[in-house]
Amino acid sequence: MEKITPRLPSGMRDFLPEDVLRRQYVIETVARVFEAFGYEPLQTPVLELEETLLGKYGADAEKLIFHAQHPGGKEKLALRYDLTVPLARAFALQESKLSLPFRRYQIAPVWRAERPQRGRYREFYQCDVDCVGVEGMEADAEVISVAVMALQRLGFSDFAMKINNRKLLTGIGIYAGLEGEALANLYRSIDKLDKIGVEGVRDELIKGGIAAETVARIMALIGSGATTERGYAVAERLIGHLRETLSGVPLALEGLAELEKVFYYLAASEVPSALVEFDPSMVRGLGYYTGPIFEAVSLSADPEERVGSLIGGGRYDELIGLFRKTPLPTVGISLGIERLIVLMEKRGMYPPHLRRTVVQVLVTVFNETLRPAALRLASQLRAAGLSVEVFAGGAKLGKQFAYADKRGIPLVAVLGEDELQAGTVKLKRLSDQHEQVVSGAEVSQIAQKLL
RNA sequence: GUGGCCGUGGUGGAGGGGUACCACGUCUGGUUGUGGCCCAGAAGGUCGAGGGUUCGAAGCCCUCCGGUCACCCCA
Repeated sequence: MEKITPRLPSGMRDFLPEDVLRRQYVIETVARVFEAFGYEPLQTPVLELEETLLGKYGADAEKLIFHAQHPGGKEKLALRYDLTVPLARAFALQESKLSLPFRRYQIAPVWRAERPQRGRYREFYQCDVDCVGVEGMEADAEVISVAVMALQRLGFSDFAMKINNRKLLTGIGIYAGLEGEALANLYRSIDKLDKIGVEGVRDELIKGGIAAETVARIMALIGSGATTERGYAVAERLIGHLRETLSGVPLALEGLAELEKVFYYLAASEVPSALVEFDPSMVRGLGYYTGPIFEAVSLSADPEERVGSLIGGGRYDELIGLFRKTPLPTVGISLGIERLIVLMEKRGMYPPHLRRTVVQVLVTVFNETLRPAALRLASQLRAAGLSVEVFAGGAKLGKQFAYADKRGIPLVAVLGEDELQAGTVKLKRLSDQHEQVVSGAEVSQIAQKLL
């Protein structure tokens, strides 16, 4: 066989043991928060039928779906693009076994054929929490609270949870006399506000063929959101202001009333005022959102910490209706775990007790004659619940210590002729060179204590 | 999909036409009952791939591949 140079598919990664341990820490931390709010774990296949995925995300997003055909395959298959559409499909299919409201979380990889960038991959994990079957805004506020708490538990405090409403955006379009394609273009331009500024958006809208006067009216509404002022008081003021201006547009008023409730519940849930922001210019690309939409961004000024949005979500009351007779109100939110990990790596946000290896004790092998004794000691330690490695191969003690050090194994057990004679084991903690001789009977207990 | 920048031992970098270099890592020894530090030595490269220019190319030119950043979009 000809040799091939090992390569990864573009935008995909191997995770080495050390990486996996850190990722597991992040995943377990957020999963614990999800469960604290009563969300249940759900798993679905990585492949879905094409018909399940197509037509849900919008034309731009659909181009990024990976198709997964095999030669002669009868079913048209594709890799899941997110966890939301699979939830809708799974819920509709399994609802006889479920009860409403159905709160579920899912932490699993999804695939998008995008151009990779920092914090952006073609295979990446999403952490979704969704609440099926609750019409009221308490559900929207709940998923936001869950996401905010998850970020806080990981140690983040410098982010803004931006909140807006699709109904309000559409209402602004109606107010400006736009619909269809023109409306979609309006959203796209508005979404760039924080990037290209008020003037940039104004120019782009005018270039897009919208009358200068109409553009001015739109900018008067959303331009006020260009400021990054956060907090409940600001949101309340802004809602009041928009309510007056848009008094003739029922859809916009409906959206504003929903937002008012969301902020009301969020405040009661003690989500800090400094973290929430009503941003009428925040849009989000996915096609299925129908009501409130959310997006959290890092407030870091460091350009190396610009990793896009950390959290995204919203209400999608029509999506499940595509898979059953009648629609079911649903709202959900997704944590960008990959981006959180990029920031945590950079800032060293992992707790000090996180180890680089699962191995807790290395049992050294003095020589081949003493290997059976080493194996017996390892079994004894394992029976006490420890993760134990017995040194493989023959090497001088010094090499075995160097190996433990390099691997990050915290504890080394030495069992030589002297110890065997005396019925003892010598334990050494590498971090501080603490060494003690213990009897065979108490070795497991002392080892636990030394970790 | 479009554009900018970059591909040199395992990793990170220097070298911009004349014998491929440095640091870290790896291995051996100093030190056959103890890791990190120090010292001595060793292994490891068709300079991303192919073509061209040249007496001579890692270097210059072209094409392709890969990475990265920006746009687009997004977790």
